Amino acid sequence: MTKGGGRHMVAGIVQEPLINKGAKSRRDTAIAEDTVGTTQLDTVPEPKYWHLRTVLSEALDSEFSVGEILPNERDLAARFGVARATLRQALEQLELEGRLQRRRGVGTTVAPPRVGVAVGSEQHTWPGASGDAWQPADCAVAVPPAAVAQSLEIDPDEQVHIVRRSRVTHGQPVAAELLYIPASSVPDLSGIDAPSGTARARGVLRELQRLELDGDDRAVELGSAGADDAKELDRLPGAPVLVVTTRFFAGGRTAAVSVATYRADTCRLTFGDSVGVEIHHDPERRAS
Amino acid sequence: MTKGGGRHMVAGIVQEPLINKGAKSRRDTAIAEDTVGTTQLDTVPEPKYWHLRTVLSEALDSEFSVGEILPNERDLAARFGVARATLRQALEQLELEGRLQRRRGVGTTVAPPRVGVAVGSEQHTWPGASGDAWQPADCAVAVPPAAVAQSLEIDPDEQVHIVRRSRVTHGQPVAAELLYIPASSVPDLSGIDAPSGTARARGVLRELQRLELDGDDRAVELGSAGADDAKELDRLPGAPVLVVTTRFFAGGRTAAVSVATYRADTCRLTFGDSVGVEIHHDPERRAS
DNA sequence: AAGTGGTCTAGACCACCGC
DNA sequence: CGGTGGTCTAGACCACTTT
Repeated sequence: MTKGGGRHMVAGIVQEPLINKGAKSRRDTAIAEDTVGTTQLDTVPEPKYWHLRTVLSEALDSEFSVGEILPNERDLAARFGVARATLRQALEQLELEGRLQRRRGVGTTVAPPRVGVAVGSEQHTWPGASGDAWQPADCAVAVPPAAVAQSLEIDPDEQVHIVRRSRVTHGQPVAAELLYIPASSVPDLSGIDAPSGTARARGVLRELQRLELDGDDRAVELGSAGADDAKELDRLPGAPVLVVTTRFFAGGRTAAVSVATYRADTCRLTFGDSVGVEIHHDPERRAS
Repeated sequence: MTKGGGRHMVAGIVQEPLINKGAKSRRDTAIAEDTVGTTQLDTVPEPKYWHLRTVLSEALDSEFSVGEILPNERDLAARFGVARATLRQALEQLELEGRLQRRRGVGTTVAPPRVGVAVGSEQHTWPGASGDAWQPADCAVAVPPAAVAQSLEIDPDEQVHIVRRSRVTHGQPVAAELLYIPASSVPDLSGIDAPSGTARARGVLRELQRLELDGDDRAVELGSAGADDAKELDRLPGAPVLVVTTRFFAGGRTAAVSVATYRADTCRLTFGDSVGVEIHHDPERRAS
């Protein structure tokens, strides 16, 4: 059981408090070999890390409260008698599910329930309209990604205005956005003197309001944060994000495209008018 | 450079075709130590796996076509001069982004672009209405998860009808759904004799249509597939899924709740009326 | 039987945080 | 400085699919 490779067939990993938060005591590495007399039917060779995930998840529900800090990974791995890599695989899952939050140099803490962030308020409005949750940060002119250019129905080499905005909820950054606006959508920028920066971003958005919005169009997909987004979202590169792509229509064409990346670990995107209470927690459920 | 732990500071991993699809040749493990004369400013200590992800991503764009099978992990790792675990970390990222598809016992293939699946057709309809994309599979009676019970505003111990449905697009399963319907929403089930199975599922849904639908409410979040969902979606447990929770309102209360899990690797959820062309590919973009 | 991706281990170094 | 999570390695066995 010491070295060797991937064996399956889990032997019930059990302990009374499941996790002894205090110092490592004598028989901490103990693993109960047989929870029942006869060895269980190994019909479902559950991977170790998956079983660990379940055990930890239950421990999280019963023995920990939000914000509490878990024992460190080396201790936890020792307690459960697995390699650190395996323990980490389980923690990774739980972080993906929004149950845990890990910060380098600090530790692993129990995450609060995901915050519901409203996306697409049903009554369609331009970005920058009064009362929207975004804060303009910057503005530049550049060639957009090919996919965006195609969506905007412009030449692949044509430059557009790119407004960068960020969204903050409860003091934490939850999303970063890039807004692509063709020059044709904001024909008169004479009133804006700032060549860049927040002031210009605001100006471009204000100019955009003058168009009559016909409607919009949204898509959500999973992505991973690039180096830039990661920094803005206070995450590491590769962190999972929900990418919301919105197309704004005016005058029979696509007048602007927004690509917003939301922290997948902390956000629950809500559509429609109602607020929506906490829903969905454990992926292990099924009707009889 | 051989053994040892996490060094950062990437030395440009380069090759002409980037990936020699054929047999491993003599100097395949070669790594160009210095792409430029002076060692690059290591301002951004990019992790190896992240750099690898980028290199592979570009190779995927330029040298591979959809459905093509990549060299196996052991070969790839050797070609790039990294441990298999590190190579796998890069592949994992690319799979998360929907660029790759890995199947045990088969190999790693280039994934087709994500399919756009319509969610919430703007004109709100009951599940099971003519023309919806779901196929009823089963029906049972059981106690729902606590979060669902709360959303339905029923007693935590109260049993509800649970209709299981699945959604198939282009011959591939893309989503699994559990529909929770309180008995009060379908008061007259006398016309349905089947105690369970597809027939009963259809009957319950038909009965649901009789209520007048006031509206609905959607939320999207990241989750991981449980063992059951994983099997239905032809994925391994823990696979990332987009969880869409929909609440259906009728008569001033929540008449039904749907929890649908979509394959996050292959799906792009679309909201609104338009179809939406391919958008968003590389997470490495930014305005100047 | 052979080959693939999936799981697991034991040990190491690194980047970051707070003291 | 010490402690934390993040990255990396080399090697092994396992489950699965195909030949």
